[in-house]
Amino acid sequence: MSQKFQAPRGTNDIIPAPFQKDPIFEIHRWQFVEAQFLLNAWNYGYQEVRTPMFEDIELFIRSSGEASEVVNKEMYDFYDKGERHIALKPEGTAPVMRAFLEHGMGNLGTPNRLCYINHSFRYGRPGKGRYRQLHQLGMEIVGSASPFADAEIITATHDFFSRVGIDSARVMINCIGDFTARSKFSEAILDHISSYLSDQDTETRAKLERNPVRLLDTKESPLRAALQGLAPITDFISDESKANFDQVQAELTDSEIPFTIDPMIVRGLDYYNDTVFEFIDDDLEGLSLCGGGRYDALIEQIGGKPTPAAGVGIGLERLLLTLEQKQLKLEAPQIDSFIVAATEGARSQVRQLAAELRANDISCVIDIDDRNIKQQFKSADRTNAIYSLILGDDELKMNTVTIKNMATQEQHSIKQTELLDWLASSLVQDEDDE
RNA sequence: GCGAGUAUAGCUCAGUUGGUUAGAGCGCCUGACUGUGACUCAGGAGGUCGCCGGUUCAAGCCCGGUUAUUCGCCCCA
Repeated sequence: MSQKFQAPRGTNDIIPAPFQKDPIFEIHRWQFVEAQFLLNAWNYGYQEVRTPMFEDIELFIRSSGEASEVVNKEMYDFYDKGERHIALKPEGTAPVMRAFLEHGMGNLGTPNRLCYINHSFRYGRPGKGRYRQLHQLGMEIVGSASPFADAEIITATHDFFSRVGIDSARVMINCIGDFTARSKFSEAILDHISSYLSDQDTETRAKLERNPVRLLDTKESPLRAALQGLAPITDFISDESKANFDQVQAELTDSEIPFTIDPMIVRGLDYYNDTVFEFIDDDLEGLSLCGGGRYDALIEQIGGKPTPAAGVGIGLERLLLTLEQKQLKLEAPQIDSFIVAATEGARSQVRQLAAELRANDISCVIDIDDRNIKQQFKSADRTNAIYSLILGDDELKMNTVTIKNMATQEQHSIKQTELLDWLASSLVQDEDDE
């Protein structure tokens, strides 16, 4: 392979199925999942927002927290020609909240329900389910402190997953309380693992001490062992947080969403408080499908008045990876027809018929390279057309068109005037069969 | 950012202890078939062996570097 250029490290081309060897990056899968996401979000009243691909880096430092790994070392940043310090967005929530403030969205009544589909960028080492350019589907509910908001986000996420065929994802929830609770908890953690810490070099120790809560979901077994017997964070949270958490659970139970309380769930971004959650699936080993929770302090941190909010970010690549692991069939859509010019004299009628079909939303492809009939059928096959429509001298004489079902090879002729009706009803039938 | 593996035709991969013109299957093109694709048969095209350098009479194979990719760690979507 002497090709000079390739997609940058950790990025992927999302292209039609026949060309893509990794099914996860077949375009029709993305189109399907995104369409289902928007439909589902719409059912809950969430409106799409599209924010720029880059922002002032300060937005992310303020919102995600300087200590967070994402800001600390995974930001894709640069200075533009105007000396502005820019970051490609590492996550979707902060930009949406920035837009929320910039356009005064809270001033026409709350809560606001917003959703997005976007690129995110993280300068990490790429691997399975980890990319430098990744895609997230997100929903945010802004302006409500109600535990019903938390439950709604989780329920909507659950509905979306079952819509695309994932019923096995487990909902893991936790309550991490407010800032005060977390700092008390942090002290308790450091205290609990003090003997483990004293065995570490200064660099590691500094890293651990910077954000002890993050240690909880570590996979390092000595550290895991050291954490054994630690009192759960729920011992440190306020009565109010506790009551809210109970309410969230009650609502999920009412909505028949099975969930598990996992006291080890923390989140990578510092802006969360109280309810946090993840969806995990056994087919996606070690990686979470999505993560979210409540972030009451975020909007204030980026310069707005205190506004409670909750949301979710879903990893699109991971979702598709899960679908692939489950071997869920997701066929590429087929072109309705390919019109074959059986004789040279039929070429102009073929173009006319094509125009007529397209005007009626029946997709069709025709030969534009003077290929012979054999090659045209080959093209029809490659186009993945459902029907070949054949026009030649015989058909023109009789005002008919010959229809060939490419899958069954069945072939018959009908009057040209009946073609549209015939196609309309046959194509609908095909859709129903799926 | 750290550790390990991989890189040969469009795709999936063979390639012996270094030895002359680097192979297979699938795909692609042409014909058998002058109004029929996916099946069958016959023929054909396609590779500076990821890139750069080194060792050697000789490198796809050995050594160093580099880039990409996979897996694990860190972290997260």
